Amino acid sequence: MKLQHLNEPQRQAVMTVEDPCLVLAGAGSGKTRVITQKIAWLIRESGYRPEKIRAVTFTNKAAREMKQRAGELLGKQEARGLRISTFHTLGLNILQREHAHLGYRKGFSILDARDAEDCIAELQHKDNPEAELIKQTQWRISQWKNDFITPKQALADAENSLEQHQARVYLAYQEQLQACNAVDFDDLIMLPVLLFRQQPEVLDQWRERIHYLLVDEYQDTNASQYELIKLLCGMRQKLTVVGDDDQSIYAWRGARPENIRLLQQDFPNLKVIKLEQNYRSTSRILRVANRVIGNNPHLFDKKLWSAAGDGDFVRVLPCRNDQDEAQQVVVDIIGKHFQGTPWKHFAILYRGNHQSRLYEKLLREHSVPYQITGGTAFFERSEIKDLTAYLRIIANPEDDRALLRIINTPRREIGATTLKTLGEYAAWRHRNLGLVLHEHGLEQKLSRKAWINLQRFADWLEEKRRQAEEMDAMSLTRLLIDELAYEDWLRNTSSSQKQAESRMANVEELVSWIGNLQKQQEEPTLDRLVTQLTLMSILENSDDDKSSDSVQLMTFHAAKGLEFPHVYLVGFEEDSIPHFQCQDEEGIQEERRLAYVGITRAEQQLTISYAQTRQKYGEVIQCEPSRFIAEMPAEDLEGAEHCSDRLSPEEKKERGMNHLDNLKAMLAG
DNA sequence: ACGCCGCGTATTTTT
DNA sequence: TACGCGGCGT
Repeated sequence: MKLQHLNEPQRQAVMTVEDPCLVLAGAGSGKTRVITQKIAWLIRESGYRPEKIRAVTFTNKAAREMKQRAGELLGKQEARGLRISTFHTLGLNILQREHAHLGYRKGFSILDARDAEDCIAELQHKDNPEAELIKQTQWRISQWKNDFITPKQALADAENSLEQHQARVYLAYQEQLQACNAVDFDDLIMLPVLLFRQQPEVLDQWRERIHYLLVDEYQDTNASQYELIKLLCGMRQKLTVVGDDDQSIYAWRGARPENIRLLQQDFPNLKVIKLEQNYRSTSRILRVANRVIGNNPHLFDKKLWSAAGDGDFVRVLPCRNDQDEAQQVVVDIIGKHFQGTPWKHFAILYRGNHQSRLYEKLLREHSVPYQITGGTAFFERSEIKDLTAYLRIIANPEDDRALLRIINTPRREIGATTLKTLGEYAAWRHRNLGLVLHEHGLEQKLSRKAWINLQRFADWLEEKRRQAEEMDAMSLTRLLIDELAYEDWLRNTSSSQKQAESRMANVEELVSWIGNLQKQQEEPTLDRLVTQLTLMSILENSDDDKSSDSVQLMTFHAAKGLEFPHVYLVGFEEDSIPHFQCQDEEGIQEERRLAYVGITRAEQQLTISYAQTRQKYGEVIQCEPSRFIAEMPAEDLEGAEHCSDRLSPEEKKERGMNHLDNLKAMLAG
């Protein structure tokens, strides 16, 4: 097989098959190309059957892209059976096969982060109604799960009353999940690991299924994900991981970039290959990026370089205030667009989602098409949660949380008193809510009216379960929407016509999503579709945005892995980046990596803007330019004079900084 | 059961 | 400023 279009280190990375391999892939160094070529190499040259190769990514989007590119390289025939998925989907696959070993029943549900939060809130409410604590407890439980600490251990190890309390909630939470035949996101990784540790013969079966493992964005793995990797590899050590410690920006979420170091310990034969040639950006942009990230400590020395020329200066735009900043950026984009640059070549990146507002407003006012990624996630919307809860309760009759969510949505006149009685009765019977709906003992405890309403609901639910056997998930969803008169209900509960329309559009999108999913799935049973759906965020659904020509708006985090010819990093101020709540040494380092990720998104031109004053919570505050600007090499910057001493408009003019003002005038005139 | 008011809070968020 | 939530009033 010819390894076309690969440089020497890339070639090495592809051909290193016998030993475990760590590829340190700098930004824009062609890591996806390496992974896909390596898969092709494994199949064509090393004799691996495609179904024995597993590639793992963090996002569905990355998995899709990799699948697509591997498919192009190999052709349909050769790629047949190749498995590329997210970590969580891998965990789900394992659980779906092995759930019985762990005490779960077929059709188990997955709680998303919000469900889990609600669940914890309820459990905690009993003895501690402090709202602040909920997120903290959820975070703690997640940490425990990542470190494989059982509730009992956590309780035993608790060092203070807070931890004791949290451990008690953890215990109750796990019991609740078990009882509902449900798992959370962390369980999808933790449970397979626990199972593999307890039952080596099951692990052996999985090692037989996966002969070669590739992991993308390795710097983002947490402790339990790494453990899963190690277990699956076993002695065979057929492993390639690709990552970049400089792009580790999820430590706050539990990612452990030090897993890169551990890899060297755990795999003494590890071959480390560095990809340092960047094919994305101009040399100037890379010099700026290198200088900034150079202020962080490093495990491995790595220096990105580019064969592209210097290119344009990196521009620094000081602005009087946030309005002015948005104005300058938008005007600049419009000006460039009319010189022939398509809208989609521009990206506006910021630290926090709220910073998009001004830009949205201005872009709308100027009729510039834009697309915004992020904000309230699709799957968190109430209409989506309602419908998926219906699907969940149909697929998994034990899913108490789903039942509670929809039993009176839309209104069925099943009120709080009825539910309380139902809950007490079910608890007394040690059975799930959904399984006692018809019981005679319950009838005794309810009023005639409540009982009738409840029976009507229970009968309807059973009818849907029967129908679910005979029809596909998409038709079932349509049937539900129809029978529930869900659109009417949305209309009645929405505050405005506009909101109602957008919610209905979301419902439509969900339906088409389910349609797509069942086409892709090998075994499109309802329960499999529902769990898969929970692992998706529909934000990434927008494959259609590639075709649409619009300015892209997103956070630095969301931009990881993407590239644009013209990038604007806006709000580049102290307390924004680095964020005011990340002031310790480690925090600053992660913020610096975040800045690095932002900088390295740019192909041709990078513009960094900051405001000197900004409206925050209704009041005007003073801002300082980010310390990261001062870290950049002055000779590659244009307009950086402003960092130390602020210039008056006259001085600005003197130094030829008024091109934006000219543009503005031009557009106004 | 619903709606309104006032208070408190304000990152990033792959699954 | 804005939004979401809890409490309270109808």
